[in-house]
Amino acid sequence: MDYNFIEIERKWQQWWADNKTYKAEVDPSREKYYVLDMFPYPSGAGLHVGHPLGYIASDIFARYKRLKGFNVLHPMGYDAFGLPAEQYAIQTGQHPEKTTRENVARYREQLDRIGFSFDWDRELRTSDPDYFKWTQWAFLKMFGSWYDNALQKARPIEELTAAFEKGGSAAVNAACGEVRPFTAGEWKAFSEKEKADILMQYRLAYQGESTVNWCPALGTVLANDEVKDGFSERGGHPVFQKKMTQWQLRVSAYAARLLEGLDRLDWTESLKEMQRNWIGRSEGAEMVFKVRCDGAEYDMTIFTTRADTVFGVTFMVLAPESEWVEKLTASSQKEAVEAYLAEVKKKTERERMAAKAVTGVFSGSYAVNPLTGAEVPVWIAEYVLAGYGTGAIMAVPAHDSRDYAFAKKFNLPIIPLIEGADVSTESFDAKEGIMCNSGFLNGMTVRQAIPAAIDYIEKQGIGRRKVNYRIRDAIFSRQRFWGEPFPIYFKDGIATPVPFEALPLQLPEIDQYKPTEDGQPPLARAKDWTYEGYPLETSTMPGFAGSSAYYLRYMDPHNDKALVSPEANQYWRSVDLYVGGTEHATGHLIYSRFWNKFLYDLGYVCEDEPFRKLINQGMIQGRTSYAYRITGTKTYVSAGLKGQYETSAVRVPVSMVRNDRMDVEAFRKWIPENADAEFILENGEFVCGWAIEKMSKTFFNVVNPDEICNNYGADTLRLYEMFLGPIEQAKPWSTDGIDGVNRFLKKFWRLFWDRDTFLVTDEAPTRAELKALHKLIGKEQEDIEHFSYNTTISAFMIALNELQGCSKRAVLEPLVILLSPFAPHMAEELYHQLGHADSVVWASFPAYKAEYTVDDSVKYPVSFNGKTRFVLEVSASLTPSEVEAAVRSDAQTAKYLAGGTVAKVIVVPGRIVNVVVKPS
RNA sequence: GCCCGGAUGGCGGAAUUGGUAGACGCGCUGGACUCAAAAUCCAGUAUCCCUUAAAGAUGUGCGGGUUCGAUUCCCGCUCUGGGCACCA
Repeated sequence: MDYNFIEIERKWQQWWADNKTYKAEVDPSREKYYVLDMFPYPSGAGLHVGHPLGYIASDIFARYKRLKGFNVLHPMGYDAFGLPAEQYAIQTGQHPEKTTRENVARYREQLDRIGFSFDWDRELRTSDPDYFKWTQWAFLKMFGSWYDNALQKARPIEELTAAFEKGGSAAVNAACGEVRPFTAGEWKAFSEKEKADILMQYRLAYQGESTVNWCPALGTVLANDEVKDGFSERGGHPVFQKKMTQWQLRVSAYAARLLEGLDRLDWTESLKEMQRNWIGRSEGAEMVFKVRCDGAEYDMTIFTTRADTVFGVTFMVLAPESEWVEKLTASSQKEAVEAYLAEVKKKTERERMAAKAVTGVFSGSYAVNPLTGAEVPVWIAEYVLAGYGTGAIMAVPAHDSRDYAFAKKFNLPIIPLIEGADVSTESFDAKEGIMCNSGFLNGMTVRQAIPAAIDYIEKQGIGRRKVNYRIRDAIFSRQRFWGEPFPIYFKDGIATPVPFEALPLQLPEIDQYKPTEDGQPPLARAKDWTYEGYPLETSTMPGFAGSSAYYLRYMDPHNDKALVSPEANQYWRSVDLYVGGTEHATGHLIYSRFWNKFLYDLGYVCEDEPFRKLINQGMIQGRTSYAYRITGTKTYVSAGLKGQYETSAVRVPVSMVRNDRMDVEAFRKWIPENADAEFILENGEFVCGWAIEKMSKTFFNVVNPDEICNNYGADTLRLYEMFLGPIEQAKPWSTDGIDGVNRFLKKFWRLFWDRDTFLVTDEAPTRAELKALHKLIGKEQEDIEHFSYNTTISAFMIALNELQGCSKRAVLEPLVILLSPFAPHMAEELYHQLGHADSVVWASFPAYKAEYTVDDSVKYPVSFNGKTRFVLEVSASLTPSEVEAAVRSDAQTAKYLAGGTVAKVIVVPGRIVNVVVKPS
């Protein structure tokens, strides 16, 4: 019988589906293990060879854990709401639901071919009403909650109103927006609308005005993590800053917990570091400066991490968007300020970042330094951000490079505060040195001066310690069609939740998917987008809404009473292993943690962190081929000759290129424009240049996994992708070497079959054969736990060489089980041929037993400090006492022990033994 | 600018965390089988000196250091990948 992978793979994929082999159920008698992949967005391009990398890695782990006796939950689904389907809908008029359904079908087909052990009964799609009902539910829960800073947890909004009735705004310490203090009596006297406006400032999901990233090309706002270098992540369109009223999630309330929780997670340091930077904790102080403008006086609060430098403040700066700008613009400067603000508004986010030019305008008002009493001017400048701290700063040009640049440009004084610091050409930013020119701080080091200054300020009642976080609240509305509708309607201008019983609130029918002519979101086109006669919210939720709690829904996907039942949640708890890319570090992985912590606060889930261990798979890049066109002509020149011409590079589909040689005829036929192209060849061939780029449809460098499945089989694809190198590493796709793993599988097969002869016997294995087997068992166990799959496969190849011609059942049966996580189809086939009727999934991972022989010799005898040290090579794990016995019984090694005692034995399992002998 | 990570043969990558560097695979060279090819199997394959071998020397980006012993630890560089970027 030959190894016919096409037949074998089809047969077992069908069998697994028919028997629901991978179905998982709550079973308190068994220990659970939850392995999750980041679910894909089903794009029109289908899967490419990069997608399965992480899926294969997690599948191997899931299968391994099953062999180890765990009850494994390993689900899959689709992140089905999103921009591409909507853009396609705008162009073609096709409903995004239809596009999505077709793409999902194709993804499923491709996934099925690779032999994943997903429990498809738990499949979910974020665009499915039965699913997004719970996204809407969670939103309403956030809308109905506030964050208690004292208890550090979310609480129902009813408890807040109760507190207001008793003690007014002073009764709570809450995470909130700008609120004017009020008494209990005032609260009771407020109108419904006034109360609603105040509560809105406290809700965890709230509607508020803020400066947002507005992308005119997409016609929507974007979250910070969806903007890269001033352009939208999807589509690369320019982004502007704009003040708008939007739904937001008060993620900032959880900043401290999001930061602190990282310490308990088994994630890579680099990923945790990214989140730490994103959360951006900084310790400092808030300080009040008196400011005067046109005779009026105000108290203005600023934030600084360098309270020690107050004596060097020579001016103050406001962000252009700051609320203080209006109050502090003196009538004399009104025109200049307005002109400046208009200038700033016109710039895109990109221009604002790129232009390193220092800009600003004097407001005409002055502030008083609370420590020196000196009057300093107040300026308005772009380099101060409205969203951080209080949107206003004290400027110390001597010790802050940005303030320094500003002072130089506008000729403002610079007062050095650190002994010996030369500030004639640049500022001295380092937090070191001895203070001077600083009154009571003189003589202290900077490290001493910072707390001393804050202590003093607190005592004087002009400021207080304060921890600031960089993380902003997440903008939660999108002016789009293809997303979850908000279950909110406006009753007399008051945002009111649609009752839970009315959920899911489904998307309405509309005739076109683009925004209305007057700039309203697409939902405004719907005929009757109302609830009980009142208008419904017309924006929809962003992409991350649906992916924030999907891992919880997998635990109990068909429950129509709750997101997840307490029983299912208590059992599956949280994700034990999560596999996905780093690109979600500051998006999905922050939002999910926030969402989960919120549900935890309200008692809906039992773990406060969703993903215990996380592995980042590296991207598989594509190798893009380039042809060089002579500028202004239709003549293309072979890569070796392009230096002789002025050329521009054109991407060529990989399918037309082999070994960097392009099929010229295929290129001519590819697009009509190329039909009359001319080519300058070298040695009769057209050679392409190449570059390693992201694998993408637009780069024509996509390699489809189906191709590999057809030519080599899914098992080879799985083995090969894992053999390429460490999972975390990014690597360009190439099929060099795929023959090697394919050969390995064929060899494996030949242990069982010689043409039509089944070779397996019941003969007892030799000691050497057992040794080879157990070496592999030990290695595989250890490597899989460390996600080092490439070395496991190497170990397999070594074992196979050592076991050549060994067709003994006692060896082959464990071998098949060991192979099953990697090459499940072949393993299943061979396992059944060995006489088993059930799936290899239900087998147990073979027990490891150290098999060793004392056939080893001394490697490095060295004398030093009167001691002898030597190293032995052994074949397997030995205990220190076994080593000593072995050493004594060996004629060669025994002589090193003569006249001494063994002081220390260091054993490295499997190979090296380090023995230290002390003379007695 | 700041914060992480990486650098090992012709290539992808090992080295069990201080113990024979280059496992395993690819590629290449030679051989067996074959009319031939494919497939399969066997041997060789870091560099230098050398006809070859033995033997030797060199060798993990560069320069120092610690150690009996360093790809591994420490100090100083170079290059490179990634993240953040006016965060006061």
